Amino acid sequence: MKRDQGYNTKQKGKILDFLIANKDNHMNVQKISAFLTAEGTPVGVATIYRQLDKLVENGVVRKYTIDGKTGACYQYIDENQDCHQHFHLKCVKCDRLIHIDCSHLKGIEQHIFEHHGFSVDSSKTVFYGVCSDCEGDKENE
Amino acid sequence: MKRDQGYNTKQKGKILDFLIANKDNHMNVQKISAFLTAEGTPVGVATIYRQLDKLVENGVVRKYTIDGKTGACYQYIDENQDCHQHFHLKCVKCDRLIHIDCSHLKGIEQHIFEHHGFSVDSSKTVFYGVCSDCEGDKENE
DNA sequence: AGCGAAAATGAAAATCATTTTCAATTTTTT
DNA sequence: AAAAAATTGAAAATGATTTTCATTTTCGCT
Repeated sequence: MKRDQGYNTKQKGKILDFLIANKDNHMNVQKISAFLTAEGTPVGVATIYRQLDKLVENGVVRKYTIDGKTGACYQYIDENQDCHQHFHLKCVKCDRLIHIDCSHLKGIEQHIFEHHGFSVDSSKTVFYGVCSDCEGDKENE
Repeated sequence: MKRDQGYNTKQKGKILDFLIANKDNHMNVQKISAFLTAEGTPVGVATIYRQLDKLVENGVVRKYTIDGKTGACYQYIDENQDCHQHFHLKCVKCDRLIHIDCSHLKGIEQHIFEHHGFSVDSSKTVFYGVCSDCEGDKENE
């Protein structure tokens, strides 16, 4: 007997290829459909939806909706994407720049991308506030 | 001359009253419609959508979608409960400043304070990146 | 109170995204 | 090659939201 992992079809391959090629952008059914049609290998939308559902179920692709906007987006999950994104904290009192590399903050970036449709560039982003050394320091206020 | 702030109508009042009365729950158009109909003061769905849009635009109500589920939800923004910490996203392509008020992001300050000993001032902090409208847009690069 | 412009309303049609139906086709196993 | 299982696509169905448009309401002004 065999596990029903699904059959391999050209359509399935094309859809995944497209998502991989565009793993840095929001992709939706309409973009996939338009691309495949332009390629000369059109795939019915019903099939695209069905295959995307499977890819999501198998953990190959992430599905999400951008706040306010209509229509779901899909993104290939790149396992070995080097998340060397780190954030900066700038103390407004001592002007020190602190670098932090934290998994929790990476999740924030992901969240903002998935729910607000915004790709944060962590290298340009700075959190302003007061560092622990200056905390409670009345002199520099 | 006059400001076009919009007119006050019974429908607008009823919709907001309902949202305020249910500020702790997810409300959607269908629930609002059902309630108003049951009340004996039915309001057309088109009107409900239009008024909700305005309430959202005026910052009185928050619109959101629950992951996966279809149909938008609306919630009255209770100033007294909401620590009104909201973050800013600045698109480096179109220069648009986007305000986001998101429960998920409220944990950021807390996390950075607890794990990195830094008190973030969200009013001074801006996330830089690319908004969904500009993403994939080659022209402004 | 009454006029007129601006705005709002509601019912129905239109639009989108997504799902379902179902007969035909493709893939995999035997 | 044949049978079994899964996939496909076109079209219809569904659901949420938006638009259209003729009618009504609101508001500022006399």
